[in-house]
Amino acid sequence: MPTLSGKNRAKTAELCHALADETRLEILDQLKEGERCVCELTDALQTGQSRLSFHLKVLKDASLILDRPEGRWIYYAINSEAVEELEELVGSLKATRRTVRPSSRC
Amino acid sequence: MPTLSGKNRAKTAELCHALADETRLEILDQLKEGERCVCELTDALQTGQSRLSFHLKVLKDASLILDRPEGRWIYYAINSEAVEELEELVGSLKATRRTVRPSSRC
DNA sequence: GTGAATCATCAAGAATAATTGATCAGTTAA
DNA sequence: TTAACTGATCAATTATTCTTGATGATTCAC
Repeated sequence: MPTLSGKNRAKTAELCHALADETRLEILDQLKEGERCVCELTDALQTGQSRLSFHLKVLKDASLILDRPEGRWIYYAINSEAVEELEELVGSLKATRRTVRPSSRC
Repeated sequence: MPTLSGKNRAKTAELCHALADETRLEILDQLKEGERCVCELTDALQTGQSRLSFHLKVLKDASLILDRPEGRWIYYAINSEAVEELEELVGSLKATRRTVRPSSRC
């Protein structure tokens, strides 16, 4: 059971921050169907290109998506490994003991 | 396989936002050991009371923690149900198909 | 009651993040 | 080579979040 300290904590915070935005979640929802280039996403989400680019960067910096340049396009895809990593980190937050009284008192 | 649309999207964003902060992750890490009152957390995290209270409120609003007033203390504890819910929501982001080409072109 | 302790809330300021429009770089078609 | 297209990046503005110190409400010991 990994404790959420140090590096894991920073990693979890970064991954969660990337998911803490509805636009980015919508992007990921699109990418669930398969990879997409930016202009496809612009169409799908009905939003401006630079705004989309900003959010893609946040997701990419968190390693939640991967990019694959092809000619004039750049295809983005979900990085399932990162999603699984976050799934585990979140899972590690579940309480280990239920009704233990704390050791130190106020 | 729940799609991350509408209400789920807002819920996921809220839960993730609550976890997108190292202080709040540290709080949860403490609560993993069992419930704690605010002054115990203040000691453990070595930080100001109002700052802690702020972060506890964020976690509580996201329903990630539960509070149990007892006399002059308020004990906080992890809400494992909410953690599990988020775990599932995050899991639902994993790509369903791997190498499908998108239907629409630019 | 009075006073101390616990914790929430408020207001003001500081720090981060998001949006917008513009510009820039690379690629391809004519 | 020029022009159009895709997408990143920048600067400026706006919006949101976080921190801090002060104040308030409630509980308990005296």
